[in-house]
Amino acid sequence: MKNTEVLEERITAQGCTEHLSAVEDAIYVIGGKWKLKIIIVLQENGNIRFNELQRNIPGISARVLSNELKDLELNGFVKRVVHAEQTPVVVEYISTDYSRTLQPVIMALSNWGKTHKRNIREDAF
Amino acid sequence: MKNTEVLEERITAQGCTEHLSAVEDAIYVIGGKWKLKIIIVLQENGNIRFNELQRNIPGISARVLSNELKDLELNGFVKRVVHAEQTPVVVEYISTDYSRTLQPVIMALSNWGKTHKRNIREDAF
DNA sequence: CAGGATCCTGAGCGATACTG
DNA sequence: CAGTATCGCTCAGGATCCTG
Repeated sequence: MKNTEVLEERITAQGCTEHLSAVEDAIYVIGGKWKLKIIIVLQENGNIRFNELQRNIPGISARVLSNELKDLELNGFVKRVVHAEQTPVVVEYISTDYSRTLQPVIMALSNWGKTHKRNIREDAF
Repeated sequence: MKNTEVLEERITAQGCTEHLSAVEDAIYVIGGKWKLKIIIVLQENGNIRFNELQRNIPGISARVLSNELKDLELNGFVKRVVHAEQTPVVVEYISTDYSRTLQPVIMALSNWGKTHKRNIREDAF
């Protein structure tokens, strides 16, 4: 118990830092206001087109949606499918298998968000 | 908003909106660059003082830490304890029971972040 | 329809200095 | 030690218009 401060820090930070950096990495990729929402909508609807996607995510602008989709595609969460045989060209977005690895995260957040809202309404702490 | 929009949203978004808004609520409270990190450090160390807390969260400034702590306290995640009997005054922060309800979220994020980093290193998609 | 191009604002954040 | 006060910036995100 009477170890030096240096040792204490190293010990407590060790278990911590791991968690800390892992969560940091996760937030870096799926953080932000829209990423997870887009992924959710993409997962619940199979194929979905740009404008319908936008309609399903209240408040997002075309510009932002476009940028986020590029980002998500780069990171392997979304697949962009172009049907060139039609005119005007039809573009569809689908979620990848990899995006499905996020399901535990989404569920945890969703559950927590739900009970949190309930708590807020009851207590007004 | 137009009537058509409202109706469309209600139909397509039905299953989705629930998840969507719950996740949105969660992100609203614990989103941002620092909140979860602070909560993690607070949970791993029992009582912790301001400067030590800052040292445990690489990169955070005093100003930001101070603001975030106020916010977290308002939302019931952190308890601020002042030991007035000493001079200079000692202030300690501890995580609340309520902050422990976030553990599933933290674990999910941490796990995902860990495997994601591994994937990144292997594939370079 | 599926975005791109521009312009713009503001929240969030960082750095530094200062105080009881 | 435990913050506050200022200042200033970056950049995610908003608004609007445009196009193949």
